[in-house]
Amino acid sequence: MAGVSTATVSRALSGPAQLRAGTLARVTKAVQQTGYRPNIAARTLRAGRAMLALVVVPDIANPFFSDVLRGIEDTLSRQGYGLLIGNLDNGRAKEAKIVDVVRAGQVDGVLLLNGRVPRGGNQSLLQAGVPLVAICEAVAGATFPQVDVHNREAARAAVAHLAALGHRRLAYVGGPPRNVLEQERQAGFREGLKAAGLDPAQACFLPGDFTFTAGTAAATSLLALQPRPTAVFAANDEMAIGLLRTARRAGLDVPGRLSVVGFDGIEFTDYVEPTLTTFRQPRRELGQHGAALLLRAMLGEAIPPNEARLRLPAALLVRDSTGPAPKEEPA
Amino acid sequence: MAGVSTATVSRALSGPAQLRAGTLARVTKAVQQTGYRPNIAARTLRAGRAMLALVVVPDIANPFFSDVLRGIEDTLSRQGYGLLIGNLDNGRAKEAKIVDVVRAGQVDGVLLLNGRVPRGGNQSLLQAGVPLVAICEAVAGATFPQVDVHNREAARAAVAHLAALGHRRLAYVGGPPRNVLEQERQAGFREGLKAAGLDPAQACFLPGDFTFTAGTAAATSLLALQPRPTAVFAANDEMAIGLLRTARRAGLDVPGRLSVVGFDGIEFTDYVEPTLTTFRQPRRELGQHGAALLLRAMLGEAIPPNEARLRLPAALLVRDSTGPAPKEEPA
DNA sequence: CTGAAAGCGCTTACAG
DNA sequence: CTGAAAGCGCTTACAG
Repeated sequence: MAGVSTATVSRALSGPAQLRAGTLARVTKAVQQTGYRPNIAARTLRAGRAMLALVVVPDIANPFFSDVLRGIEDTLSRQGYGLLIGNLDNGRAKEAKIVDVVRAGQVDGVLLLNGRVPRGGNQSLLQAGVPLVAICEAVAGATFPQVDVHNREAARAAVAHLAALGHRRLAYVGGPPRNVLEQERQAGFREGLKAAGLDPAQACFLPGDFTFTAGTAAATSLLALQPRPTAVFAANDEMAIGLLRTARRAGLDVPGRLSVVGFDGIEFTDYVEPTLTTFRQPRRELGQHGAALLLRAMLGEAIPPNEARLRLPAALLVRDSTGPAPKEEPA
Repeated sequence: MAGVSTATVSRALSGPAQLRAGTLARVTKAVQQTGYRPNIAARTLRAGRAMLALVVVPDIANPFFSDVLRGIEDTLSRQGYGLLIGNLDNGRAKEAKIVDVVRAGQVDGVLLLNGRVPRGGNQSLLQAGVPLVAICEAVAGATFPQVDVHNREAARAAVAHLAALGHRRLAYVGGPPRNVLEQERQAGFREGLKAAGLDPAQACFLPGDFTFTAGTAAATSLLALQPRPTAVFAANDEMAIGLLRTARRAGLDVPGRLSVVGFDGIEFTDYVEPTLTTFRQPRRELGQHGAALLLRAMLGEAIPPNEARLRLPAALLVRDSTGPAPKEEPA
C-alpha cells in the first residue's frame, strides 16, 4: 500500500506508540485514503477477544431499562467495548440462545439484568468462562459482582410513608413470585407493617406480573374487598398505573379514598393523573457502575469482595397519589 | 474425537443431509457430550457472512420501538439470523460507529428505523456493500426497500375527525423539522385543513421534538393564545400526553374545551386521563415485513420495485380525548 | 522500530 | 459419503 507490512498497519491501528512518527503518518494517511477497516471477525479470532459485552434484559419493551442501557453503553464505549443486547421476552425459552452466543466466543463478558444466570440445555452461563456481573436484579447466592438498590428498605419506607398518613389497612400488588425484586419488596412491605404496629396477616396480597394489565386486574379485586384497603403499594410503576386508572374509572378518588405507591420512577409516572408517588431508581448509575465492574473483570482483574456488592439509594418521590387516610371508612 | 475429521463435524452442524445417518449420529453424540460450540468469529471469517443484522434505532428509550424490534427478531431468528442494536440517542454523533461496524464486516445487512442513511466521516453506509432496508421512517430518495404507514393520509384523517366534531380552530405540535414523520404528518395536517375548508395559514403551528417535555411546552404556548384553538393534533403520543397533562393541570377540560389527537398508539395512551385518541401503527408487522425484505436481500435476491415500497395501514383509535367543539368560545 | 511467519478455528472446493 | 488441505484476515511472539 504505502510501503509497509501488514504487521505495521496492525500496529499503527492498535498501538501507535510502537511506531516511528514518520511511519505512523504514512500508514494513517493510507488508511484514510483507502478507507480501510480491519475485519472484526479476523481480529476476534486471532486476538481471542471480541471487545463486546452482552447485556441480558428480561424485557426490552420495559421503559425502565432504556436509561440503564444508556449508562452501560456510556461506560463500555469509553473503553472501546461494544454492546450486544439479549432480550428474554420475560421468559426462559431464550436463555439457551444467550448461553450459545457466549460459548461461541462472541462476547467477553455478560451483564445480567434478569435476576438469574441463564441456562441452556445442561449448560449454565457460569461455565462459559467469561466474567458475569448482575445489576438491578440481584442473583441469589452469586459470587460475581452485583449492583442494585435497597429494595427491601425502600418497601419498608413506602409502608412508613403510608402509615404516617394514617393508613391502617394496606394492600400489596406483587410481581412474579420467583422474581427477586418481588421477594425483596414484599419482604420489605411485611417488615414495614410490623414496624408500624400492623399485622401482615391482616394485609391484602394481590398477585401480579409487573404489567399494566396486572394492575388493572388487581384494582378490580381491590374494589370488591370489604372493608376496602385505603392504601396500596404496587411492586412496580406499571402495575401502580394500571391500578390507578382502573380505580379512578370506577369512581374511586385517588388519593381521597385510596393512596397508591409504585416503584422504579419511570418517566411516565409524572404524566398520569394524579402523578404517582414512587421510588426513583438511579437507572443510569446502575448501568454505569455495573459496566465499570464488568470492564475490570474482562481485563482480568479480580474484584475484591468488598467492592462486589454495590447498593445505590432509591429515593422516595412523594407526589399526588398518596394522601391522608380517609376519615370515614367506606361502608 | 469420535472418529471423523473436522470437515465432517462442520458438515454435521451445517448440512446434516450430506452425511450418512450413522456418521451423523456419532458426531451429534460427541457434540452433545463435549458441549462443543463452533467459534463464530472463525465461521464468520471463513464463510464471509456474519449471520447478523444491524438494527439502527433513533432512540432505544422510546417505547414505540420495542414491539417493532420484537417483530424483527421473530422474523430474523426464524432464519438463523441474530440482531445487533445500534442506538443513535437521537443524534448524529453515533452514526460513524454504525458505519464502522458494518464496514468491519460484523453484519450482513442493516435495518434503518431512523429515517436517514448513517454517515461516518466521508463514508456513507450506502457504500458499505450490505443490503439496507428502511422501516417506520422512510428515507427520501432511497432505492432500497422501505416499509412504513400512510403518515400523510393518517394526519389528514385526524383533521377530518376533528372537523367532523365541529372544530374550526386547530393547532399542530410538530416533531424535529428535518424528520420525515414530522414532514409527512404536517403536510397531511395542512391537506386535511384544506379538505375541511379551513385555511392552514390560520392554524397554529407549535414546535416540538417528540418528547413529553415538548408537549408540556406546547401546552403552555397554547394556553396563552387568543382565541385559543379548540383542538390539537400532536405528531406523536408522547407530546400529546405531555400536552394533555399540562392543559388539565391548568384547569382546561379535555375534551370539553380542548380535543387532543396523538400518533403511534403506544400502550401508555390507554392509561392517561382521559385516554388518548391516536393512530395505532402496526408495530410488530412493520418489523416483520422489514426483516423479511432484508432477509431476502441478504440472501442475494434483488427486490423488485413493486415490492420495495410497503405501506401498512394506521388505524384511528377514537378514545376520550376528542369530543365536540365547545359551543361557547372562550373569551 | 519493522518484517516474515505462524496460527486463531472454522468452511468448502477438490479428490477419491 | 468423507478426508486432506487451503485459506478467510488479522495479531503477535520472534528475529533482526
